[in-house]
Amino acid sequence: MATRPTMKDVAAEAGVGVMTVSRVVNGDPGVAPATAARVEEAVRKLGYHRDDVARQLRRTNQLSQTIGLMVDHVADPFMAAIASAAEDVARQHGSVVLIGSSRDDLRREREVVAAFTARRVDGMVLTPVVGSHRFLRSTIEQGTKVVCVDRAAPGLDVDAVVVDNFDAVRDAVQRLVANGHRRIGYLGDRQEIWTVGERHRGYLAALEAAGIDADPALVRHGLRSGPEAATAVTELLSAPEPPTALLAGNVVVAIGALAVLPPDIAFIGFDDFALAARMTPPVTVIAQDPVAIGTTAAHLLFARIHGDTSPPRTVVMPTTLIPRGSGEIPGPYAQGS
Amino acid sequence: MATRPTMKDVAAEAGVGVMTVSRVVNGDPGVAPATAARVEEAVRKLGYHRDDVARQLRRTNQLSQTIGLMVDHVADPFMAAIASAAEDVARQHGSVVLIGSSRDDLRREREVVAAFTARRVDGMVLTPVVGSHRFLRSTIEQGTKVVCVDRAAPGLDVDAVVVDNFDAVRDAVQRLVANGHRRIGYLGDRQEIWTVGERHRGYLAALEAAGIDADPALVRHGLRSGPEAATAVTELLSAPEPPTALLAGNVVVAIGALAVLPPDIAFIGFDDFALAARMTPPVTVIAQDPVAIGTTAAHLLFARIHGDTSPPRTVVMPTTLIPRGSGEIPGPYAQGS
DNA sequence: GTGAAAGCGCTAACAA
DNA sequence: TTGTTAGCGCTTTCAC
Repeated sequence: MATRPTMKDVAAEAGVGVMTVSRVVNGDPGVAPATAARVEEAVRKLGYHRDDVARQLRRTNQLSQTIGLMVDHVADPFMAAIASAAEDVARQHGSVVLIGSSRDDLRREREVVAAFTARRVDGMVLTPVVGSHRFLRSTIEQGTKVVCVDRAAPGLDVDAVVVDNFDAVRDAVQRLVANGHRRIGYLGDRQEIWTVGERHRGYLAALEAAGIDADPALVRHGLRSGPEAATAVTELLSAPEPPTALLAGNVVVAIGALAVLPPDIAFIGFDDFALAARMTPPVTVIAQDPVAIGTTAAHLLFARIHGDTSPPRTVVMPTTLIPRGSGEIPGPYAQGS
Repeated sequence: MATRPTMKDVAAEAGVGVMTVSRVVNGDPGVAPATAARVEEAVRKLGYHRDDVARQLRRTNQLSQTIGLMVDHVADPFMAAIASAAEDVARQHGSVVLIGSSRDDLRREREVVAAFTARRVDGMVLTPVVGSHRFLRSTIEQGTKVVCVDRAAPGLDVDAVVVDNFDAVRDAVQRLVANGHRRIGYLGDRQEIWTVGERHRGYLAALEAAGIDADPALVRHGLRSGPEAATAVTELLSAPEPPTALLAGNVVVAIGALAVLPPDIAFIGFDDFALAARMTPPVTVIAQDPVAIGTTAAHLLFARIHGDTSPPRTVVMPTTLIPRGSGEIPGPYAQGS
């Protein structure tokens, strides 16, 4: 196996000094065309590729042109869309993206962040898990920029891009109430996750506004997978006083629930998904725009990297309720006709 | 903004030499506990984080503990699952993952690969786009390991993980024929993509085996999005002699097609998707296992990185036809009953 | 227009 | 057990 050629090798091959090679490789001006051609020929012949690792070491106050992206789970379609959008923006800035998943585990998050920091990323986009983020303090103080996405990180004074989880769920539940439902079930992921807590609060607020007593028997927290959600739905519906409507707090839970949901139960899910419109009945959802969210977060990050020192701000992106049918199934207290 | 402390700063703070700091930071043996404690205290106080960029430069024959993953499009659920699996394996090997999307553009692929190479990744997992991959030659010769996933790269003698696209589609089409269909439509992405070509060949082989003349009017290539697929379906079905069955070559095309497909047309899609079983009728698919594919590719890559020099091999992962109903709708030539 | 010397932050090799 | 020296591949600086 051939060894990796260095600038020295190229310089020797072309019969010039390393500085000339450096200039040619970086497209710097001030090299005679004939010399440049000789260098380029040597580069091709030896298969030389510049070592950005060494380069970054010397250019000490320069950027590494690398950002980190830590999400909950890359395979989650919502997170994958954010990742894709962030990568597109990074590309526009000539940067590459290091990716990592926390799987909602703080220890794992710390490891991923440490790996990013050790590689001297210019900044990172994080979906923070529940817990303390003090370990990020020194990294941020030393100049690494951080933007949170999807979830805020309490106690971390950085930019964040989130949606109006509370309002969106409150409005959706109010819609179910207006359609004649009073026994409305809630299916959610681990309540400690910031978005999940916000959505649950929205659910409770809507019930309270409607003068409905919240029944703990209608609420299921901590659903981590489709099958768990399906089981929860089956249990809720076989109770003595079953719900007539359900709200699913995220897309994993929604898809799991839909696998076993009878068509006469009203249903609204958080997050849109492919073919929601082709289900029977078509599924009403609260849609976020993950591409816009990821793009916004990445733009904020690069603004910071390029010197924006304004106070941190939280951008709240809108959600849209898409009525398709399942959320409009009337309940036992429906008015009229 | 505080400047980033170096080992020298820590050494000064702790009143020791830099080598002692290096030993403590890396957990090397041979440091007196009391000294180590002083160093650790200084590390904490200064918020020191080891610079892996400088580290990698010196440890020249060592690994960068970084791999690259270049897929078609991270937002594609199939690719996202592969990425997630690869990240899990990388994590087990103490490595992080650089991600990039080619968007099926060879120029973009080259840029991504160049960015990976410049950062001295130990290896990369690629979903090669159509075109020549000679530009990878020198990188591979210099020791960067490459594994192809999902698609083979003709002319590149490296490991690959693929599925039996040809057989899977041939068998699926034979199934449609057995169910009484003779006018079977094919909906595919750009035919130059290796998987797409294989699947189309499988389609043609099944027709030929059944003695059915392939009708070009029933074939649509180059479908790049759901809406394009939907339009193609509408056009095919409004032709004078419309197909009675359709085969969709990938999940994007399948989902687009299903948005407009009448329930009496038989349908088989390539790739499984959430809620396929809840459609009306439930959707028959040829399922791949992206997690197994991504895991296998990553394992192959790390085996190479850790010194495996056996001849390159292509691993063919199985697919499974999941009959759910849409593929079992009888055609006009159905036997019996 | 070109090159030689120094040094980025770290670790290998050796010395004490 | 600890420290010193050299050098990884590159760029900065300055001299020619």
